[in-house]
Amino acid sequence: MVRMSRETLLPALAAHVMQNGLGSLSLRPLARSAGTSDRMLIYHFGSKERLVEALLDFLALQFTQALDTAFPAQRSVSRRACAQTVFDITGQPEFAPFFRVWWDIVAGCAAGDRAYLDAAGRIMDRLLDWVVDHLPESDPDPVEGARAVLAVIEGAQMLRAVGRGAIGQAGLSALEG
Amino acid sequence: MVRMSRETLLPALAAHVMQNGLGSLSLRPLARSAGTSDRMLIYHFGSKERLVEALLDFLALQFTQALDTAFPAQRSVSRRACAQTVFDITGQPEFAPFFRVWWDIVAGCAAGDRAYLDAAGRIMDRLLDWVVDHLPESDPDPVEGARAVLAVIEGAQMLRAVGRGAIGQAGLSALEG
DNA sequence: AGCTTTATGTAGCAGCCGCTACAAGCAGCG
DNA sequence: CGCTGCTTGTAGCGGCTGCTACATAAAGCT
Repeated sequence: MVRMSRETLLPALAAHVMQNGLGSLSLRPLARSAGTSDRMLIYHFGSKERLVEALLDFLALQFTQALDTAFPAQRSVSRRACAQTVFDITGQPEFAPFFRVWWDIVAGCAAGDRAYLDAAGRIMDRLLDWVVDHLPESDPDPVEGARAVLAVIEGAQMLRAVGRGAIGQAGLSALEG
Repeated sequence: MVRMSRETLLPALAAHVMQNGLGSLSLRPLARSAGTSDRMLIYHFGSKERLVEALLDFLALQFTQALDTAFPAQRSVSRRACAQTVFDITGQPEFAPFFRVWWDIVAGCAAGDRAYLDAAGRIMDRLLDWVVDHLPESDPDPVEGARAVLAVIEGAQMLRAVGRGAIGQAGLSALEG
């Protein structure tokens, strides 16, 4: 039997969460899909709550890394083009697992969970930075522009999640600049 | 003992869901807060799944009614003003319970639940109609304008849910017209 | 080698879950 | 009255939940 630690476990745990969501997470199926037992998850993480905290940290990190690898490195030609690029790429099927857990995180935030709020806020801040860096250099106010772009991207993604992607697309097309 | 039916039960059930969310809904606490037993909930609704379906229907209806009572009846002076009005009003504390269940619904959509997708889509369509009716009469394209307004509103609301309302506000301010 | 610390398996606890079998009450109706 | 059908209470089933007590194996360390 291979010795395991939080670090070696986390990728497998995160993969399971991306497929099955956070909302209905339970230790035994999670452990099984990572090749361990619930007993060992509690041993390594102390409690389910702290396991989820570690998971949120890991997922936030993984997301920020995915951003820089899956997305084109160069700047967009306009705010609208930037938003459209993010929207199109995150619409591809391989991003569905991430959004599945993302909306669980948002729901956790709305329920008042502090750990979820921290993780979600960090992810949004990181995404905001990414947008700032991908706006045209000619943008008159990249910080404010990135906020506008991020808001409409997120709205479009939520609408897509509930089967109304066309509405979100219209929002993107209405972005000025 | 008062005779109860789905119809007399639903308001109490919906109230409980607005306070406690849909994600962790379980029959016994739900029944207790409605003055019944899990036994009777299953009796009236057949199964938890069908109970949730009825609940989603009821909540969607209740939401559309709340829209017309809580919001000013007259048209806004601009797209931006319309979005800002909705954002401000829905930011008041009494709307928190609705958003709590709303983000649970979105999470259910992302998980692929058909009933959640239907309910969420209906709510968004109704909200879209509402925005169309509250845009200025001078709007050159109310349908497309309403889509743009709705997308940025929803993005702003999500960002507010995760503690980044300032980003969403910037998105609203960037709305043209 | 012996001893300590770390990692793991087995078994189980108390509690909750959706749901159901059974029986009783109760209303209306002949 | 007696019968019938709708509504409700009680009790419980099997299964799942997070978590733990206990024993054991494995890996250092001296």
